[in-house]
Amino acid sequence: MEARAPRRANRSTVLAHVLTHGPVTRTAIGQETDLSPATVSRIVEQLLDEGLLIETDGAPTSARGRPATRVAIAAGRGVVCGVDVGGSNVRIVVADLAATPLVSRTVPTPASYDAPRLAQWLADLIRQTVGDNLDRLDCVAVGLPGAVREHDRAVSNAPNLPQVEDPEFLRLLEKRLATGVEVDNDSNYALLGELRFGAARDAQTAVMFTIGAGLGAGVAIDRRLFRGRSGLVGEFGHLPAGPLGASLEQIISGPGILARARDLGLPFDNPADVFHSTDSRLVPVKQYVEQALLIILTAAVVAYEPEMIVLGGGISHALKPELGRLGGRLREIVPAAAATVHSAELGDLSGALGAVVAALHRAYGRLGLADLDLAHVPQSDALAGCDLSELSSKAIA
Amino acid sequence: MEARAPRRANRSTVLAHVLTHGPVTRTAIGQETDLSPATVSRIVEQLLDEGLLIETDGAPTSARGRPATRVAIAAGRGVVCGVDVGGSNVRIVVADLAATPLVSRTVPTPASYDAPRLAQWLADLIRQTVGDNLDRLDCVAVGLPGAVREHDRAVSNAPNLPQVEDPEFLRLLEKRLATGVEVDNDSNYALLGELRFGAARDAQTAVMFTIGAGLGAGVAIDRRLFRGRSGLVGEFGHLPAGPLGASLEQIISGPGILARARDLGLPFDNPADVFHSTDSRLVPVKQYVEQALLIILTAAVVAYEPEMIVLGGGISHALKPELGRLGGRLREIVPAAAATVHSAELGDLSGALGAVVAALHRAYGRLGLADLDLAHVPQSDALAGCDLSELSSKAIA
DNA sequence: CTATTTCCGTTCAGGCTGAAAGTATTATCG
DNA sequence: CGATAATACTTTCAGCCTGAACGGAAATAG
Repeated sequence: MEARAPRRANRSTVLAHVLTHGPVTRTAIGQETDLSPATVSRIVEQLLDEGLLIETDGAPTSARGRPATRVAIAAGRGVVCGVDVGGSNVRIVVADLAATPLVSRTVPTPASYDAPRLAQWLADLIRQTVGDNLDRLDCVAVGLPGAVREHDRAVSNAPNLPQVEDPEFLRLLEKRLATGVEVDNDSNYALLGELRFGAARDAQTAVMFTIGAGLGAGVAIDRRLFRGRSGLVGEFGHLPAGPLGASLEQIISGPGILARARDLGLPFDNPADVFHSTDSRLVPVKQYVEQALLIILTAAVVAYEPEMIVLGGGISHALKPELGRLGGRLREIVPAAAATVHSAELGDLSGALGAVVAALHRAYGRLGLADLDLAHVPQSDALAGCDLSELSSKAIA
Repeated sequence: MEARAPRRANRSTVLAHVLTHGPVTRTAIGQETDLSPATVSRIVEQLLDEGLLIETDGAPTSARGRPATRVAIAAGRGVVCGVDVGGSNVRIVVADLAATPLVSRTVPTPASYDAPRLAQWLADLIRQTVGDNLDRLDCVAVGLPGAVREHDRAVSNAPNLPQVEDPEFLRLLEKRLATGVEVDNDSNYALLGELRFGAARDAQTAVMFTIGAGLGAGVAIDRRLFRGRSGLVGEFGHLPAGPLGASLEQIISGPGILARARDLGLPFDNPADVFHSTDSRLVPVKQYVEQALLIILTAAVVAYEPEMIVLGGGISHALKPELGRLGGRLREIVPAAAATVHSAELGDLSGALGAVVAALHRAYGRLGLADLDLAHVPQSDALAGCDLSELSSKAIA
């Protein structure tokens, strides 16, 4: 350990505290981080000099005495962009360094494009959405509907948008954006979004399943994404636990549900309709799906003992009425570790907002924040003033 | 961060390096830890003064120049004791601070004793086994055949030795031993043993299943035990993936296998015999067990993406011939994340040796080692000179 | 207007580190 | 056998960093 290490560590602590607690006085920082006022003052002064923090003078003068001046992150100093590339829609959220959303946008995915064209299209869309802020763009994070391997970012297992498996896609995207691009599985980002701003904001350990065209999963242990080497972690849809060793994903995902209904002579277009229908012939289908889901939820509980399991994706809405019962059956099987089963609070935006979080983490890292201090930033109420539905709807181009 | 923090951190680094690399010169420590020679010298001097390290003068004089003096942990300064309490046998290993086994002993478990009597019996057995070293006893770690909750060490789910669920058991044990006692699930300790000294010594992330009277599991992520809150983690035997929602543990554990063979009119006493038998009528039983095991292995791969899955426990010997084929089927299901499936190298002693590791960690922690530095200590070849089978057999009282 | 309270900057002693210079101990060479 | 080179460690020293204590600034209370 070199001599400058303590300074770096304390700097990271102070910065993290400002990022998680919003505008805050120097004194408060000192008290809540166990740093001496002198140290806090020195570090804050340095951060102010660097332009990373700004003094916000709107301090509510509480008691008598010299009024405290609060400092906050210089939010406008940079912007980040979170992108959720799905099989049917691309969602983009641009936010400032305080995680406040500036622009949001939803566009249908041009699924027919080949890899280079898709990359170019996406890059242009991002540049256009970022608009005037382009010169302040710190980082872009893109969630893809496939597994992303850690060491080389190779994408695999993306049946719904196979183009993105082509390494050219990422290469071209980065080249055309001229910015570092963070990439991860869309379910991981969705979990990251829910973990900071949504249903899992109070959970230390949480699991998210996105049930749609496929079955995606994300896992967070101690508020940190657990990725594994190949990005497979949590994808219990691969379990050969169905009849004849069939995988659970075949049972539980959209196409599987539709196929099973069709077998009964009931053709549906939308898997959610299967659940909304009251046709009694569908009861075994629903039970079948529910049993598969129960195995998956049990696997998640046994694997990680999460406090919270979040369900997202198109089909999760249809499952909402069943959640209470599912939770009950889960508690019967594993009474020792009760996990709350909840649907995604951020709805369709969890992926894009999670990507924003990932991009912010990268940006914060460059500002000197240690990885260990990232677990709770940005502050969980950064979205408090935003109307999510408005953010989601106004944005459709 | 206070002013003395760097010193503590560097001290921990140096101590950890000596513990993982054995006798080593000051210069080597400096090079391999990126500390300056001056700092290493100062810290080593302090550790020598404290008696934690000793100079071992048997330095192999390699080149010309002043010969290096190597330092090593003062192994005889204390001893630790690892205990594996199983349903049928209690195994005890006493080791010094360098993890060299001193005494080992195996005794049948007096399963009929009630909690207080068992505690007293075990305490006396430990004291007797430690013998003359009692005054130097630093820590005792006891592995129990049940789930151990983190925050209050409550034991549950111990059908094979229900007495240990009684809080009195631990209380009396600690009282009579007059030492801090570490407690954990026996499978967790077995994994810890294999992780340091056995099949998983090179793995960062590993899972261990002990297949015997029940199905136990341990999980290590980044060479660190992952316990979860209630000690349930990894127990995929709870998955309701069997027919009619039966749990997999019922299928795969000893009693389940025997029951199934009996259904066919083939009464066995020992589940392992079922696998060794060539009776063709048993083929479906074997297939059934194998399918259940495959689901469990898949769950482990999907949950943690381990490099290594270790199988231990009484029945795992019988499964050895199947391991190759199981590994192959596993790779078919999850080709992206290949995990090696291997049987326990430490055999029946993995639990007790893992308990030794846990006890050492506690002891090392008291010597000033930071948790983060514990991931690779003690050195993995501490057992290199020991004949395991001798250790195991000579010890039966 | 003065006393008090609170916030914040400054000064200072002390711990700690790494670079560099110094000392110790051996092998090799003439 | 002495000089020299090589290697290992120790000592010295400048500098970074922290926390404690002090002092100035800005507001309220009376």
